[in-house]
Amino acid sequence: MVRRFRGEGVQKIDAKGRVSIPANYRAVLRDGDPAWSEGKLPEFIIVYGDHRRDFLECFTIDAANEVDEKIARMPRGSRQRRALEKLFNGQSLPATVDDTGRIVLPAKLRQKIGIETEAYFIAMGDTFQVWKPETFEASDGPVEELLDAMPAGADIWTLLEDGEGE
Amino acid sequence: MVRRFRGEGVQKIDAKGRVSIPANYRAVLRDGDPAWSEGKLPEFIIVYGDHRRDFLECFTIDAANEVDEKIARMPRGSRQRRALEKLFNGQSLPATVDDTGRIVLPAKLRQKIGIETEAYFIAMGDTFQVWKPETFEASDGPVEELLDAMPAGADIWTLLEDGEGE
DNA sequence: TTGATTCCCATGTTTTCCCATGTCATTGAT
DNA sequence: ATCAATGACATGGGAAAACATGGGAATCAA
Repeated sequence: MVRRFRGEGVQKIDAKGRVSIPANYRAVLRDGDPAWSEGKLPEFIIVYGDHRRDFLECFTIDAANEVDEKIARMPRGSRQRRALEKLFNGQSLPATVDDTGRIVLPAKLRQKIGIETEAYFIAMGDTFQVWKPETFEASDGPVEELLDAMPAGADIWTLLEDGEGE
Repeated sequence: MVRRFRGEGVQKIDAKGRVSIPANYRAVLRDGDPAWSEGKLPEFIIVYGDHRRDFLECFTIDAANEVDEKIARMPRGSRQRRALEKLFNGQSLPATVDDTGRIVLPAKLRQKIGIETEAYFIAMGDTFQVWKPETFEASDGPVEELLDAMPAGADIWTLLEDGEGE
């Protein structure tokens, strides 16, 4: 059972918004789509979110269902639940991997994250993200901060033992 | 089995009250209508409610049946049950998706939610809502506040784990 | 009759589908 | 070891199908 995305890479986007999915993500997408079978095209979910997000987050169908279930367990009408429903149900789209391994990023999404000719993919466990390459480089995210804060020469794997996070 | 609506978008309303349903909702509406078959037009339920509601909530036939069953299990004559019956059975009406993917929003409903030339659609799991675009933006306050209040760089998914909400 | 509602047709655009080509790494034969 | 055949992969382009939207004729209801 393949389960997690691995790796990163840059792919070109053509005039129609088509992008090749990194080849080794494809098996994960297929396995994560309970409706998939030989001959069918695997589907998955792209969450694009509001103006605060400058990347796309992609979920296998299975992963998306898990999120839906968690949301369903939250108190109906709470702000948290509404925020997540809006994000996850509203600000998301289904997508299909075509027979050549590509997907189409609708113009709306490309504009939103400012992507034009290239897309940067990075695996994040059971999801992967799509960035405009420049944006990704510029985003000095939580990871960098954490690493910078570690004692020089420290081994990053120590994080594994520390467990829960702050 | 297609089941959940996804995505959002603005569609134009013409002088006759016709609006295109977002294309990717249509398969969900079809699948959710047990009476539908090739060549037929899918139906669904629009709940408009009383003056307090400023949007329309749309249910597939299947989803509407589930709600009806839940109501039927409530104590006959209880205030809760009567309130729900009034809303769900009284203040609602059936609608049909025509062969070009549009529905007609009767003048009465358009007036009720103040809609004129554009309709904002947003998916909410197994239902979707229709808003006057301006109204939706204005109503969005609570969610925005919540998001704004989160620590910079925080991941919205942490809400999923936090659970209960206030 | 008159305004509203339904049905049918029309059109410009966007998206999807199908086919094609070039590259690169692997395999196997010489 | 060298070179050609093989096959996966990245990428492009044209044609066909789907979509969003508008308008008129036919039908209904009062």
